Amino acid sequence: MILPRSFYLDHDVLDISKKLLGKVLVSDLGGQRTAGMIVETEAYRAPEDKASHAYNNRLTTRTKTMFAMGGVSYVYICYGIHHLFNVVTAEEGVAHAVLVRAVEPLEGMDTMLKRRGFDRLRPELTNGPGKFTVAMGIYKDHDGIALYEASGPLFIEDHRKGEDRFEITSGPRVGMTSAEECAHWPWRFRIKDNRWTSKPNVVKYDW
DNA sequence: CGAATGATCGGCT
DNA sequence: GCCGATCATTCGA
Repeated sequence: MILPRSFYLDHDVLDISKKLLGKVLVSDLGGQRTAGMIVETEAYRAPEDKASHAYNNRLTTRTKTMFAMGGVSYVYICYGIHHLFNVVTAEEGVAHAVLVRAVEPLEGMDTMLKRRGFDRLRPELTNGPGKFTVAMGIYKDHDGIALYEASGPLFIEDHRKGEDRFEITSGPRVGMTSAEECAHWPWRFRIKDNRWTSKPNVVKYDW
């Protein structure tokens, strides 16, 4: 079943980041349907989170979708090349978001392989935020998509039956040199022992 | 294996 | 002009 909009409106973005693990992201573009289970996420909580684009409620053409009511996508370009997919949460005006960092392919593997130029399934197909978006055909035009509408090109489903559980591990977020202490907050979550998550980054300290 | 590098967009100073 | 919520490739041990 598709996740209702109410799922995204909670104010606790850390809790939503954990609850999104195990959910299924579906893209249906030009008759090509692909789906993947979310296995790794990161929470971004403006205004106090320096690592967020919306730190201090910074409002630009890029960040404005993060201020929308929860349940829509926030897709932006990173390093000029990569299109990263986020889920906007909380009520309108609160710029919380969850970055999806890796998915486990479930459906449309042939399409994913073709889009990535791979000849067979292996974790590198989808184990990074800029990798699975290519595999699933997601790019910056998919900013602001309603993820609770099955008629759209992008939506999120819950395939779980309730009692099938998994363990969640948490660690520091990565790739942010200017975010200071915020970068060390354990706001990165993954399904324990899942082979489709990205490699744990080594955090270097200067002293 | 690890380190270095280029790709090149949006937003800041 | 500089830098980043990254990745693929190259080069060297």
